[in-house]
Amino acid sequence: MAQKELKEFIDNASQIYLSHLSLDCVVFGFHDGQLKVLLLKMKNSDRWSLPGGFIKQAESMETAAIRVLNERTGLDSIFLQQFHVFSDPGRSDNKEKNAHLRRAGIAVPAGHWFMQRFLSVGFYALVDFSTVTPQPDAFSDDCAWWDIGETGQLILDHSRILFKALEVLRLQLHYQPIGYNLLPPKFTMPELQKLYETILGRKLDRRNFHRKILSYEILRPLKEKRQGVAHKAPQLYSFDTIKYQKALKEGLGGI
Amino acid sequence: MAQKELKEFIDNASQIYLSHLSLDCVVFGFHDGQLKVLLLKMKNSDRWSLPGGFIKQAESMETAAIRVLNERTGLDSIFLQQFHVFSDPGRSDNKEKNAHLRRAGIAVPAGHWFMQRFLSVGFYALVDFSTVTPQPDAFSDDCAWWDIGETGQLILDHSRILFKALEVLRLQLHYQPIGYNLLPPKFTMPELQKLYETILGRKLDRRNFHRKILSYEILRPLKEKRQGVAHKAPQLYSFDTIKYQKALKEGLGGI
DNA sequence: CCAAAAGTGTTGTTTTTACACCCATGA
DNA sequence: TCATGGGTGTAAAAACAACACTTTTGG
Repeated sequence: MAQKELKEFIDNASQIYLSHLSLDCVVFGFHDGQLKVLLLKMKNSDRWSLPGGFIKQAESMETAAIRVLNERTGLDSIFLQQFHVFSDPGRSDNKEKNAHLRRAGIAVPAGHWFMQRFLSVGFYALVDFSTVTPQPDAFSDDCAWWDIGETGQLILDHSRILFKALEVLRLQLHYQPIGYNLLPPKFTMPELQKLYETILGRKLDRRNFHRKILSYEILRPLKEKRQGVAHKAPQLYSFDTIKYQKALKEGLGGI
Repeated sequence: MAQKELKEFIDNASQIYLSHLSLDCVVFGFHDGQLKVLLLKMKNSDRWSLPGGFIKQAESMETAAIRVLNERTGLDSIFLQQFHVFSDPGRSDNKEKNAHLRRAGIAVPAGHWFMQRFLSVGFYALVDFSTVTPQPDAFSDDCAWWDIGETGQLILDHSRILFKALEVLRLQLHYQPIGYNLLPPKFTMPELQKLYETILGRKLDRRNFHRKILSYEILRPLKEKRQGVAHKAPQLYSFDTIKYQKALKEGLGGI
């Protein structure tokens, strides 16, 4: 059985989108002390993919990325950052594409737009897990958060794209503040620390972390503490958005 | 008078190159205490441009960048690093392109490959000024080093591309060693310091810089000193390539 | 012998690291 | 009341910054 939407999309794509170019989004979230990534499961396939799409004829990459992410997952006005162009001639494997079209019962002529070689621009975003409700689009039958490292083999070179995004994220951590988009508006110091530890993949000293983060002066202590938890109630913080933005621009060390 | 080469190139381009995509190279060199950038002056134009070009149908971006830089400037086997995709819909201005074609006496039909909107992938490289002899290609009548900041207005958005490359270079300086490709094989500590000062745009303390760099253990003191200079003969160094490469991968702080 | 640039040393300050201790809370 | 996690202090070590002094060279 053919998928009406996919057929229609493929038939019209060459009129609407640039050729040879696509984009893929690596959306990171954080929950339960785990770094997550948002993935789509395509219909007629048992493999998962990064939410990706194509660029309209007169659209900037950045605009396209925001639009694509919204169309494919329902996420709204997310700040996406480009991080790498993936251009290996073998990356957009026609065998894999053909197999998928066959399962969907769609035939496309050889030399069709969809069968081109594609280069993909990778974008990444950090989002607050708790405020987001992913919705799969018409091409997918699931949209879900996966633990980093438990995604298994993604389609095409998407595993590589994910890995590269993670590498860039780790590097950024050393000279830019992180957390504003990954944590809820109010959070505790141990929660922020857990986030850092998860991204870096190693333990940090609780007390030194506390001092260090405070020295950046990007946090505002709130007048409340987290209630209903076992043990001592931890102080709640929120980010000082003004200073946070400043630190994003100028770096943390004030180098 | 038409330029045979340009006409031929434009006529055949759509058969050979991907559509909508180009690349531009920002090649940095260092000479006389000045950071330089390699520019081309197009024939029939008084404005300068970054060496740029197009991507063949089955070529990776990285391969294309090396090829383009070689074809356009004669530079050989240069390591180029992608740093940003420039995709503003207005960046590839048809007014400017048309004016140039008119001056060259070339007519291209509306809707021609060359009149497409182009996205450009920016690459940058650091090269040893002294070992390089730039040669303009058939489309250009000059290929020369310019002081950063004295380039004037470049074509299209090339000034912006150059600025962005410089921004990335400055950022890199804080966590990666630099100099191997910008200095001759043998150099003195003050020369290396001058390079850092030029890129950073500020003075550094001579003695602290000395100690700091040595602590990275990426330099090998040679048994010779620079001869024939006024005042005390400075010690010559070369990079320890093994350790340099290691530092490139792992970062300097050992973060 | 002197001016100018190169090399080395010292010292006080700041930052980082590795801890020990106290506090609050639910079970 | 006790185990557990949260908050604060402190001292040693390392890194950094600011400087003074010595050495070498060409003129």
